[in-house]
Amino acid sequence: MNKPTIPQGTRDFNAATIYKRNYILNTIRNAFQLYGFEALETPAMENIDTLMGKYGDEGDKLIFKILNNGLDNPAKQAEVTAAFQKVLEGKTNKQITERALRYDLTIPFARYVAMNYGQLTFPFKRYQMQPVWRADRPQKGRYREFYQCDADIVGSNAMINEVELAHLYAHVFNMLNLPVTIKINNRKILAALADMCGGAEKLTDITIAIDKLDKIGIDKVKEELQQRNLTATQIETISEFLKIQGTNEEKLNTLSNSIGNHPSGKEGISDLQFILAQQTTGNPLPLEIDVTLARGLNYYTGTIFEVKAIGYNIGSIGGGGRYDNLTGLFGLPNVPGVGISFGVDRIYDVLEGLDLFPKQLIKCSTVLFFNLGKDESNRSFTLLQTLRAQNISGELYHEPAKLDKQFKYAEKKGIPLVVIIGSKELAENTCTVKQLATGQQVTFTQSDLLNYIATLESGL
RNA sequence: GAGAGCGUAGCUCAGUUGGUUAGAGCGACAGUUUGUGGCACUGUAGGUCGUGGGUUCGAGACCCAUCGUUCUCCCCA
Repeated sequence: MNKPTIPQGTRDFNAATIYKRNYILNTIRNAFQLYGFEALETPAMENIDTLMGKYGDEGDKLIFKILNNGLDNPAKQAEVTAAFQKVLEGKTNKQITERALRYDLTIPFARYVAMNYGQLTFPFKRYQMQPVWRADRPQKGRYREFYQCDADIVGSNAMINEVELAHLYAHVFNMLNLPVTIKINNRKILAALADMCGGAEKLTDITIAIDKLDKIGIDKVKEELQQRNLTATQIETISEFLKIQGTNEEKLNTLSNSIGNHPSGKEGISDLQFILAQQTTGNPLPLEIDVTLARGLNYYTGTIFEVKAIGYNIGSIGGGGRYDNLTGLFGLPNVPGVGISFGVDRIYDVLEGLDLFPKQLIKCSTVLFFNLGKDESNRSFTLLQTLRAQNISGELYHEPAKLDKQFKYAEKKGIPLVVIIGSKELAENTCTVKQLATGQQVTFTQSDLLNYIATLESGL
C-alpha cells in the first residue's frame, strides 16, 4: 500500500501550529468585535453561478469546481457526454458541475446580503473568518487552502468607513507586534489617468503595466505600455504621473497637479485626503499612498488597500477596497460597500520568519500524575479530577512504569508539574510535587494539593 | 498556464569518474538505573534509494517517462 498523502497545497496543522494560528485568529476576531462587526459564516461551497465571472478570467480558472454526483447514471450517458464535450471546449457546464468551493469571502457575503436584504440593518457590518480555496500552483506563501478574515461594511458611502478599516488594520498589526505598511490608492485616480490616456478601456492595460513599476523600473513599464498599444503622448502622461514621490502630502500635491482637474481624479484625491486626515493624535497609521497599487479583483471602484509586512518578503498579507455595486451582481442594486481582508497564513509565515510569536503560547497539561500502581493511580485519579473541576488541566500516566520513563514523558510534552503518589505517599495521605524546570520538590498532605498548584500555576 | 531545482532511515543529510554488503547525526526503543527527568555510555530496530522503463558485465549515481515536492514568472492572501 502506498503512503497516504494530502492534496497539493493543503497542510495538516499540529498542536504547536494551531496554538500560533489561534493567537492570530483570536487577535483578529477580538479586533473585529471591538470595532462593532458581527459574525457571519457561509458554506464551503456555493452554486457555481455565484462565483463564476466575479474574479476575472484568471479567477475563473482558479475556482475549484465540484463534480456532480450521478454522472455515471447510464440513463443520462448521452447528455453527460455532450456536456463534457463543452467542458473540453473550456466552458463550465451545469450537467457536469453546478457547485464550486468558496474562492474568497467577499462574493459569498454579497450573495448573502442580496438574499437577506430585508432582514438586515444597514449599514451592515460583518466579519467572517473561514478557509477559501484556489487552484493556484502552490509556492512560498501560496496555498490552495488558506484562511481569510474579512470585515466589510455595506450600505454606506461614508468615507468614515475607510477610516475605520484603516484603523482596524493598524490595530491588529499593532497587537501582533508586526511592522507593516498599509498602502492605499483609489481606483478613481487610476480611472482618471486612464480617461486622460485614451479612455476607460485602457484602464486594465495601464494598471497591469504600472503595477510592475517597483519590480521592473520605469523604462520597462514604458516598453510594456507601448506593447499594449498606448501612444507616445499617453505614455508620457503616465510616466509624469508615476514620478510622484515623497511624503503622502507631497504625493497628493503632485497628484493634484497632474490629474486634479479631472472630475474623477479630484474625487479620488479628496478621498485619500479624508482618510489621511483622520489620524488619531500622536500615533499615525502606517499609511502610504501608492499610485501604482491597482489590485486585480474587478469589483473595486474607490479606495483600495494592500498591506505589506516590513522586513519579510511574502507578497501582501492583506487587501481590500471599496466597491459600489457588488450586490448588483445578485440583483440588488445601489448597495455600496467597503471591506478588508487579512491573510492569516501569510501573517503566520511572517511572524514565524521574524520570530514574533510570543513564547508560552503552547497550552497542554499543567500537571502529570505519575502512575505507580493500581491503588496509587486510583488515588491520583481522584485528585486529578478535583484539579480538573477547578479548571487545572492535567493527566494521569496511562500505565505503571519506571519514574524515569514518566519523567521523560512529562518533559517531552512540556508539562511543568508532576505529582508523585507512590506506596509511601498513599499510606501517609501525602503527595510529592516536583517542578520540572527547577527540580524543586515538596511533599505535603493531599488536601493541600489544589491550593498549592493553584498558587503555583499563575507563575508557570 | 510557462519555467527551474530537488526526491537516499521517522527527521536533516552524506554517498568519489557508474564497482562488492548504502552510511552519519538527531530522533525512537532497550539497557547501565524497579522512588526521581535533562547529561553520559552501550546496544537494538528502522531503507521497494519516489515509481516505471531504458543504457551497462554492473545503476542510489547516467537516459526517458511519471508522480510528489520546493521555487520563479503570471496572478494573488
